[in-house]
Amino acid sequence: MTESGSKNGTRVALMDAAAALFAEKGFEVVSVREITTLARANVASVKYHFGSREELIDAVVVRMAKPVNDERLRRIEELEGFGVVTVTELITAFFEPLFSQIQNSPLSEKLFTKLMGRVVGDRSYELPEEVMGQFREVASRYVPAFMKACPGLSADDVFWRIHFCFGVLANTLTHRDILKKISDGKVGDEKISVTLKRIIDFCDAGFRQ
Amino acid sequence: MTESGSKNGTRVALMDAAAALFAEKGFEVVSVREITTLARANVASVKYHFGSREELIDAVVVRMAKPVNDERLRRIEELEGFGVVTVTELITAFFEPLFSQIQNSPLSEKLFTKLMGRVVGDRSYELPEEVMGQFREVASRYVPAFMKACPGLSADDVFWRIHFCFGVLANTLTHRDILKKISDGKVGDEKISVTLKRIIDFCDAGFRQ
DNA sequence: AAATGATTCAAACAATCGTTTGAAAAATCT
DNA sequence: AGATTTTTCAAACGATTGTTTGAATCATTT
Repeated sequence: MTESGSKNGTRVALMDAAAALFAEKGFEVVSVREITTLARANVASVKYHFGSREELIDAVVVRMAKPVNDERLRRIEELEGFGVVTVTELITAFFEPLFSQIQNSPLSEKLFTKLMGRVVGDRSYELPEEVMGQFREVASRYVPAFMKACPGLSADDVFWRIHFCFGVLANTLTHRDILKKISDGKVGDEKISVTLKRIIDFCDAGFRQ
Repeated sequence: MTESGSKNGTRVALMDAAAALFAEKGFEVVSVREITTLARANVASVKYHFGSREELIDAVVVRMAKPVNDERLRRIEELEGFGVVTVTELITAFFEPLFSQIQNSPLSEKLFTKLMGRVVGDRSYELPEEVMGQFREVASRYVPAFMKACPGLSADDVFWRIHFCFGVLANTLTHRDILKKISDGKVGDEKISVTLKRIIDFCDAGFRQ
C-alpha cells in the first residue's frame, strides 16, 4: 500500500492534528511532539510517514492549496469562454475557491479559515515546490486577465493592486478574531461567506479606484 | 545610571541587532545567540539589560511604535481642529506616521519597513501592554472619526474596513519584496513613500467604495 | 589609591528541539 | 500456518533553546 488507502489512519490523523495546530499558532512554532500528542501517535511517526517535520508541513499545505488552485484555473477558463471579463469577476474567481473545500475539511470553519490565511500569507516558511508551480500557473492566467480588464493601468499598478488584495485576504483570514477585540466584541461574528463578500467588495473598489 | 545615557552601548547595540533580525525573520524565530553574536555582545547581556528575550522584543517594539502612535494622536487632533474630516485625511493621518522615524532609525529603509510591517501585523506574539494602551487610545480617537466621516455606514462596515486597511498595510510592508518575485523583477523597486501613496489610494477607494 | 558599583564574560544549567535507533507489534501475503 | 512486510513504540541521539551562575573586568566615586 502506497497512497491514501483506507488504512492510513495515523497519516491523516497527523495531518489533521498538524493542520489544527498550524492554524492556531502558525507553522514555525508548532513542535513535532505537540502534533503527535494531539494525534495520539508516536513521535517517530512523523519521520516514518512524511520523512521530516518540514515535509509534514508541505503535505498539509498541499492538501489545502491544491483544490484551490485547481478551481481557480477552472473558473478563469469558464470566465474567458464568455468573452469580456471584469475585474469584479476576476477577483471573485480568485477568492471564492479558497473556501470550496471548507465542508470537506476536518477543521472547523474558524480553523479552516485561519489556516487558509496562513497558507496564502505566511511567508516565514517556503512554499512546497508543488504549490509554487500551481501558483505560477494561476498567476500566468490571472495577471494578463487583470491587465486586459484594466486597459488604463500600467503593469506596476496592476501588480501592486493584486498584492494589496492578497494583503486584505491573508490578514483578514488569519486575524478575523482580532476584530472582536478591537470592537469590544460587537463586531466579527458572521459566516465566512459574508466576510468574503466584504473582502471582495473592498478589493474591487480598491482595484478599480 | 539608569536610562538612555551616552554609555548604553551594549543595550542599544542589542536592540539594533535584534531589530534587524526581527525584520528579516520575524520575532519568533530569532534566537538570543543570533542577536548577541550580531551585536558582538555576550549571551548573558540580554538577561542583564532587558531581563529576558521577551522583554528585549518588547523594548524593540515599543521603540518602533511609540513615536508612531504619538504622532497619530497629534495629527488627528490637528485635523479635528479644522472641523469636518474626510476618510482620505483620516487614512493618511493614520498611515503616514508609520514612517516619521525612518530617518532616525539605525535600520535601512528596507528593514525599517519590514519590521514596521511585523509590528503592526504579526500577532504571533503579544504586544507589550504599553503599546496596547497606546493603540487603545489611538483607536478611541480614530474609530469615532471614521464613523462620523462615513455617516451612511454601519459600525460593522466601518470596523471591517479599518481591518482591511490594516491588512493591506501590514502585508505590503512585510512582504514588499515578494512583488519583485511574482513580477519577474519588473515591479517593486520604489521608495516607500511612493508605495505608501499607492496603499493610501487603494484603501481610500476600498473604504469609500 | 582604595572602595564601590556597573558591566562583561566563559561556562554550564535544565529543557526542548527534530531525528534516529532497533526491537516489538500488527497487518498482509504466500 | 508460516513468512514477509508494514507500522508502532519507548528510548536515546546530538544540537539548540533561554536562562543562570560567579568570577573577572571596567568605570565611577570616595
